[in-house]
Amino acid sequence: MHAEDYSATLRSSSLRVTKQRVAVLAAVDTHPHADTETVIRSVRESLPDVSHQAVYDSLHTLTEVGLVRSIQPSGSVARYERRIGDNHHHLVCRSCGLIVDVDCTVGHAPCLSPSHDHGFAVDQAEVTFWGLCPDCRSGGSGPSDQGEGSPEPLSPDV
Amino acid sequence: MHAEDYSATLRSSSLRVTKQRVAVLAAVDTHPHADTETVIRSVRESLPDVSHQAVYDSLHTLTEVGLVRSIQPSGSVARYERRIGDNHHHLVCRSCGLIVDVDCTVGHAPCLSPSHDHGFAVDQAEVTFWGLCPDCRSGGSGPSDQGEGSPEPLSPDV
DNA sequence: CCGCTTCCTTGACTCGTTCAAGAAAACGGT
DNA sequence: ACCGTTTTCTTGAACGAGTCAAGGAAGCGG
Repeated sequence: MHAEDYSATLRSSSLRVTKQRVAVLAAVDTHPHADTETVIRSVRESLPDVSHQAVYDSLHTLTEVGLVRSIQPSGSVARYERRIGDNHHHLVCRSCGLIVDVDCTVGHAPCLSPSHDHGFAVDQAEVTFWGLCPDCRSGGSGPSDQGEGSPEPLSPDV
Repeated sequence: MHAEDYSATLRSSSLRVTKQRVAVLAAVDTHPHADTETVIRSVRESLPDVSHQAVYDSLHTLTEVGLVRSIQPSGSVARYERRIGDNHHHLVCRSCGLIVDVDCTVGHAPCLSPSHDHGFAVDQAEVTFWGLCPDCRSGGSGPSDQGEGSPEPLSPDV
């Protein structure tokens, strides 16, 4: 996706187009499940002087209009992704924090409506699968903080 | 549940029985989905001088041995509950933060295994339903921070 | 009742995130 | 092309949940 596309995307959500927002959108696009710090680093590769606040503001705004989605598994900081509206879920490694997407093949019924909604108007079901990623399972080399894992192991309270 | 029962529960998990731990266990038992601050307040009703650290330590220990479970919906602080091992899930109000339990009637299949596990050893599926609670739906009186809702509305990034 | 081990108290501290005020940039209209 | 209004960005301070560390206190097996 090119800068013009990001601009168009922003405009189509009635947002002012600023280089900061374009860069943040690009960063989230190219770094799925990145946390804010990663986004900041990525944005600063093209815009060395952006403030962290601009990134926080942009992420919030983009999240508000639905251009990005934020997820926050227990014990993790906020992470952002651009895959939206397809009801996919996440697989999180308890050891290294790696997050991968999983499609919701069961589709509608079970994943989208609780057995009893207690009168709530439910608009979303979020599923998080916890476990150990292949690298951490084999354990040979211990937790292998690769990919988009968090710096420290999560301790998501089994 | 009485103090003796909590003691027995602790002992059966090979934990030393201290009044702090008994009080924390009791607090979580009587305040489902309470956050740490609420637990601290509750514990201090019977033990006015407990340190917050003792509560944090106890909650961690109890979570580790599986006597309590911690949940942390996006935008919320950690919350604790004693219903464990029954694979129930949560319904969270986006407006007031109210959390209620929902049973997982669909049981096994869809909620417990992702369509493709990417090589992960999955041990838990956590489902969070997002929506508006009855009170916040009617909106008549605005967000009604009753029950165990969080002090401030969550903004869990739709 | 003793001694070892674990736990609690105290207090400082980290880190992700937010708040606030003023400067800068976007953009619709002239 | 420029202006003015509105939104957004920069700067820097602040907040709060949670953690770290050292020493004293309590649990519990012998």
